Amino acid sequence: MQSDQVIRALGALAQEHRLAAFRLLIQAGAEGIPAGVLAERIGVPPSSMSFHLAQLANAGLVSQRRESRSIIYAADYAAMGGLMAYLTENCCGGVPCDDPAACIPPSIMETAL
Amino acid sequence: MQSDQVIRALGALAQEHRLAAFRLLIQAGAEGIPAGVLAERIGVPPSSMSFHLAQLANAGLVSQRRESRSIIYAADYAAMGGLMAYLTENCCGGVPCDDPAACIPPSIMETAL
DNA sequence: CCAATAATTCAATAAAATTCGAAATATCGA
DNA sequence: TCGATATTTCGAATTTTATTGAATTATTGG
Repeated sequence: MQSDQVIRALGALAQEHRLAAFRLLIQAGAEGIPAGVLAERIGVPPSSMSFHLAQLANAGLVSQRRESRSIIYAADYAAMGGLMAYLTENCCGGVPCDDPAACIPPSIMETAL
Repeated sequence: MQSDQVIRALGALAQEHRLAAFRLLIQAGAEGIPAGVLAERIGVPPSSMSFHLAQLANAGLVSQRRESRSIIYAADYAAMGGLMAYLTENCCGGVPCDDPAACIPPSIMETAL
């Protein structure tokens, strides 16, 4: 994952309605949720929801599939994992570490999680 | 960590120069880096760097301390951990899980990390 | 105190993101 | 094919962000 795409992903998540939508999708799993249902649950008009979903899709954070008249969105867990990996990469001075909990000072980590 | 602060943190990181600065600080550790050095390394004028550092500080992602004439910035690992925790929270349908690798479908996780 | 250094704040501008009604597109059921 | 449903695209107004030179604040050494 390159910084360019990371910035788009972070930017996509850095918005109230999109963060809400993404979290609903994370919880919904592979089944996904139709655009209209997301709009209703979040409380924004369909055209606004469509705009936000396009941002998430462009960032690669969600996938979309048509099912009859509905377009169903689902979270892309791989992209999510990639984003997290990028953010913790080099978290202890350039030395790669698989376990952020061990990399980030434990005493500080306790209060964080 | 509440969604409001999460959005500010994500927004703070969703910008080329700020992401670059934060990564330098993550690698620098507790020692930190003076504002002027960051500006020079990233290639932006001091006033621009100051603006961006203020965003990061406002989001709680960095701390600042004065040392003689310099103001030295350092990454806040706790905030970083909190952000990651929020993003993976509920990642498998509302059931809390400490290990995102086990929560996010392993087969998908492989291609991501 | 004064000149030099380090950063920030201010202000004005430029660029990007958000909002949402109205119009357009796609799909289904009868 | 027609009408209803589900979404997206378009367009235009609004709001938020980003950029930087110039002025301001803080600190040090002489």
